Amino acid sequence: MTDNNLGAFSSGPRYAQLAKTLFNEIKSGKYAVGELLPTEFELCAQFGVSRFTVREAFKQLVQQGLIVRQPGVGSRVISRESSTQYTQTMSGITDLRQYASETTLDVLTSNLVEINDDVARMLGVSLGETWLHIEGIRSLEKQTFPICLTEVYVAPRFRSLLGVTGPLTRPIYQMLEEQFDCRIKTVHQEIQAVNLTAAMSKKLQVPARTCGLWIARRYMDERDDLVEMAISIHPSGRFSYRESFRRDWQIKTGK
Amino acid sequence: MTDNNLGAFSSGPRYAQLAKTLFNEIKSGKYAVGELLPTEFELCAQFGVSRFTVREAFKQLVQQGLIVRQPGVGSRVISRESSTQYTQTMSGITDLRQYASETTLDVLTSNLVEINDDVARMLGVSLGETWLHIEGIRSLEKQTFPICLTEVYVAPRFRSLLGVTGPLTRPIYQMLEEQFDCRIKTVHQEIQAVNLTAAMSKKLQVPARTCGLWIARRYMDERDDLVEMAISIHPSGRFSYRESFRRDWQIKTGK
DNA sequence: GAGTGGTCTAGACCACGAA
DNA sequence: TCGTGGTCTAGACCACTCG
Repeated sequence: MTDNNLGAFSSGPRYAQLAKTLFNEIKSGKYAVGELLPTEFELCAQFGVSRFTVREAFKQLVQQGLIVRQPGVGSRVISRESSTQYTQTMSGITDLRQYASETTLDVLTSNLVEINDDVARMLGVSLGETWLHIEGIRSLEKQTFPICLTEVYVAPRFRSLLGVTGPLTRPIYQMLEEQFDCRIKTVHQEIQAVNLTAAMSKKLQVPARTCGLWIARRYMDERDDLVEMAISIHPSGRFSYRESFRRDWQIKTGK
Repeated sequence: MTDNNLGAFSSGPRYAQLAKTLFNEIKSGKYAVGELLPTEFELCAQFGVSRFTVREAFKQLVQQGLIVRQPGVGSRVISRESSTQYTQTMSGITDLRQYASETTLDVLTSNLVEINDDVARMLGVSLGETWLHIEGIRSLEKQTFPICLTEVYVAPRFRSLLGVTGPLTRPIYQMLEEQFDCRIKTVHQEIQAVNLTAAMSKKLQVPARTCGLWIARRYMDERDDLVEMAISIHPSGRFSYRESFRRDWQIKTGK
């Protein structure tokens, strides 16, 4: 069956045409947010294509953050608009790491703390929980200048984490994954520009009143529970954050 | 053929096991950077799996930036290490846009300029080229405070771009794609913290000596040629940059 | 012309969720 | 128990690259 409802109106692979069709239908509200799309088999029948084609189309919708898929349930619409034009991060990395493969984190303090008001709000957890709190300075191997000040909060269920003393060469989330068989699934990142305090400037060995990048990362597991939060402060000039995005689908609404 | 060389050593889907195997072989240097991996059919035979399984495994390697694939050529190793632990940006968006669907760019100046030394270095192009240069202020619809100062350079072949006057509600790269049938494939982004100059502070209506986020984006087409470069300066406090990453493969080297 | 990856079909079995 | 999406097979045709 080479003829179907898609070929007449578009060009490109059939799964892309199908993805575009579904994209437009979601956008138009034919399938409301929270609803289930037709099943794979239903779409196979509706459009006269194989399951492969339907699944490839669904993959594009998932990548755009329009739907989520659950085995045994179906494909649920979670948004009417694609969250971003570009997906597929190729590299989200500091330019420092591009040239120096290794950095080390010198742990200054590491102890259990009861979460106070400010921190509770920042972490989005209840007051009174006891988290593992780690402070340190990260630097390049063969360089005396520090790259950043780091502050890490580890969730109570993982606070017995071992080995957080001295210079660390592996990220803390990796140690968590190994020791507790927990799997980081998602990372939320926020970046701001901040003025360095006098204390920070001194520790980072930069002149007073310079500014810096404030980068907060929230590491979430499969159930979207916060596992770790890390806050880094990088002095300006000595550091810039680089990343690349690739566009890997081609839904052109116009034209 | 349910038995193959993969099942005995790992768990999970076969394509993930195969991906891990190839991942380790690339890391170990069995396939050097620049070399071609075995073809899909060869791997089908070697591991006793179908082409589907091999292709799914290859997809994971592509996502990690380890290989590139070319029809008619093969799968070439481009790196021995995965460029980042996480791919699949879910959203790379400012928190402002999350709540306000639209921002507008008020164009202040728009004219052709001959590239001088500094700019040439920044753009990575030769001196003397004539680019379209646009300056503007971006702000939210129902808010008087500007979000950022923006400076855009458009490549000579697109400098006849129309409609860059007055308030713009669509991104410039989108206008380029429409008017010139050019397709943006990749975006490289760099973020720094900077001190705002007095002029900037005034235009952004913030106190002097505050700091800001400096965000530069390079838009590249399919041939990796620079199409547009945009530089934005966002005042601190009024703006933070947020994004999320999802991990969608599970190559655990240890264990 | 031979071989590559990209697309596509028509089947199949499985684990899991919901009724 | 039944239907879902996840995995997998064994074919097929195509456009493209390269010798």
